[in-house]
Amino acid sequence: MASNSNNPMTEAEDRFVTAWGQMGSAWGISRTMAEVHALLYITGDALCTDDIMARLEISRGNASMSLRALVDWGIVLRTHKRGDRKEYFVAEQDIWTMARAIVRERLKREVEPLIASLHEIRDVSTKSGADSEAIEAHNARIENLVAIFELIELLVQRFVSPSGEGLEAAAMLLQPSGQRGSEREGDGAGEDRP
Amino acid sequence: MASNSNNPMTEAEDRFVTAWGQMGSAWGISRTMAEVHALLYITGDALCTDDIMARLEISRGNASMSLRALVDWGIVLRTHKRGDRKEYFVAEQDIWTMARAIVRERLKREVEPLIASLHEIRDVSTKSGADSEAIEAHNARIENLVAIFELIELLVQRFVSPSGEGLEAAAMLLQPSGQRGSEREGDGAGEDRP
DNA sequence: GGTTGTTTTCAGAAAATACTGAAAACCGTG
DNA sequence: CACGGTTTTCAGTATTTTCTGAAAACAACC
Repeated sequence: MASNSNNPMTEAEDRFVTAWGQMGSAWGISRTMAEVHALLYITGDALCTDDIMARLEISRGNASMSLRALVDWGIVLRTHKRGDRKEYFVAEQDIWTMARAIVRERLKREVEPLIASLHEIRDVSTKSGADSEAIEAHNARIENLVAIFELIELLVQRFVSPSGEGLEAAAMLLQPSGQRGSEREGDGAGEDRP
Repeated sequence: MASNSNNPMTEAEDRFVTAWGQMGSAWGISRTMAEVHALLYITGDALCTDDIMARLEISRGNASMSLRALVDWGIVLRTHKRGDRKEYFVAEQDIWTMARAIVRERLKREVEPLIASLHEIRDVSTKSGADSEAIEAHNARIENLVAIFELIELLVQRFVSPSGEGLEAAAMLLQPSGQRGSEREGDGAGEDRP
């Protein structure tokens, strides 16, 4: 991060960028990609590649690739400003939309392939015909995994993916009593700057 | 993986080890650690360090560290065999217990620190006193994140962590109609063979 | 306390990942 | 279709992460 201005605003942003970057890398997302997202989200502005390069002190190539990935993930959008040839990028500002996109994407990229593998494995060990006690046990374990991951897939699809509502409702529903204070998460972040 | 025996059982195991290892690394867990876990889970046996080294073709140091980490995560247990000085390791076989341990641990390691950071950031930007429109918007975004992550924390704690039941029930509850075929996930993995 | 079998640690090596920068591709314009 | 501004690509390099192996620490035993 470039800025060392003692502006508390900027400091808060930098801190957030760092924290989000760390979280990202703990979950198998490249630190920089997470940082770019953090920057776009926390500023809420439409930034161009050069803005991002400057603020994060990264190369053009890196910025370009990270942005493309974020766009693929569906949590950052391309925009333009009239009379300006450059491309600008904005982060999806609604938190729930963002959460949905992330979860949906990870499901698709990592869970679904796993389920596919489990199916194949099941076939391999089932087809073998033999059935000692050990093989039975093995098959049972695979079945269990298939079951749990298919369940996860189903839940995610129902609550995160399709129509739109879902997670919020579920969350509310599952969380009966008080306990939360000041927020207003319904509409999510809002602020659609022009 | 060492074994290239054309034994279909072994092949299925190897495939599972590979698939689980990949999934692990996609989620920020070292591939080897996930593979060790996969091996212990899928065989269901109590294996000693040398077994694991041999089967996975890894060094003693690596095996030792991975095992320790798995034990820390609470998804692998140390055992002993009478008259044998070596330590043996078994994977938790109940899938729900395992899932709970994993989620609980990740919450603790990655979500809680993030929430802490968000709180600090909130303080930084709130304390600054100023309140232009931009700052308001910034604060609102941080609030939203705090809200969503605290909600996640709460849900996870309620459904995954403490007493024991929870996820299963929730899962069932949230999944009203038919649609799933052959499995029997109710009791969870079960199979405590003697 | 010495011996032996076993596990842990950790500095350095190897492998995997991410990043850079410059060249190539793109693209609207004149 | 040549030109300036802009984005993408990718070979090479740098950084980070993971792994190894041998030495040190343990621990049961005699």
